[in-house]
Amino acid sequence: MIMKTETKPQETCPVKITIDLISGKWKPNILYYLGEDTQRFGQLQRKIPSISRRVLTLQLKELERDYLIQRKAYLSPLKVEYSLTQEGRSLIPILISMKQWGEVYLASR
Amino acid sequence: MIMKTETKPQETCPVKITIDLISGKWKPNILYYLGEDTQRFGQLQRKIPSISRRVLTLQLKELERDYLIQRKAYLSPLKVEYSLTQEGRSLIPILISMKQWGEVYLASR
DNA sequence: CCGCATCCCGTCTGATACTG
DNA sequence: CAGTATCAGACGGGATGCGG
Repeated sequence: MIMKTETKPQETCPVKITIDLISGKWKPNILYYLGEDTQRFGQLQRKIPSISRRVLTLQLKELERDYLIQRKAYLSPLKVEYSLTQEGRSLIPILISMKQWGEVYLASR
Repeated sequence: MIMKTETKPQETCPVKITIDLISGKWKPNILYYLGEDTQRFGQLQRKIPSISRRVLTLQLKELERDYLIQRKAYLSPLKVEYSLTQEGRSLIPILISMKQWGEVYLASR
């Protein structure tokens, strides 16, 4: 079948790795907005109103730890900006496929 | 940016929907093997040794509930077979992209 | 052969309040 | 403005045992 290349999924299944990196509750949204443009912490907060500061912080930290986004802090004016890294950007086509698949899926139910 | 079509991610973000459907701990593996061929319960168990019967059952039920796989029970011989549905099959290209992305990601660390 | 029931535990997330 | 601290609840998943 199509999916057969040669490696079997294992403890370090690449598919699982990819999923885990983006499957935080709000990570798709965050990546989406960062895909549009660099965003400040507060901007993300306003664009995703139901997320709490605490969780937004956590998700951003994880994304940063995983090299998908970059954090830049400024002192005056006091602000922090987040943007996608190369790796993060390379993920976007996959997010788009998932978005399209999800729309079809939703439409058929 | 690329990801921009017109819909914003919301409570029912299509990306999130898609991720949720496949982000069970063993779902990628299960889908992978079902992508190769129809599999019996016991076959899946042997191919994914570290999964318990309980969890395998749960994951299969969820995948079935979500229309990604089909369950067929036979009485003699006593067995149950699982296979991908149309919807499940349509997900495979995405899984492949994620697999490839994950491999590149792993290689670069 | 296949699956359900029960118990248990770690992780993730939310609410709320406090800080450089 | 952009976090941190603490507490509490929900949930996913592991271990084990019973059952059709």
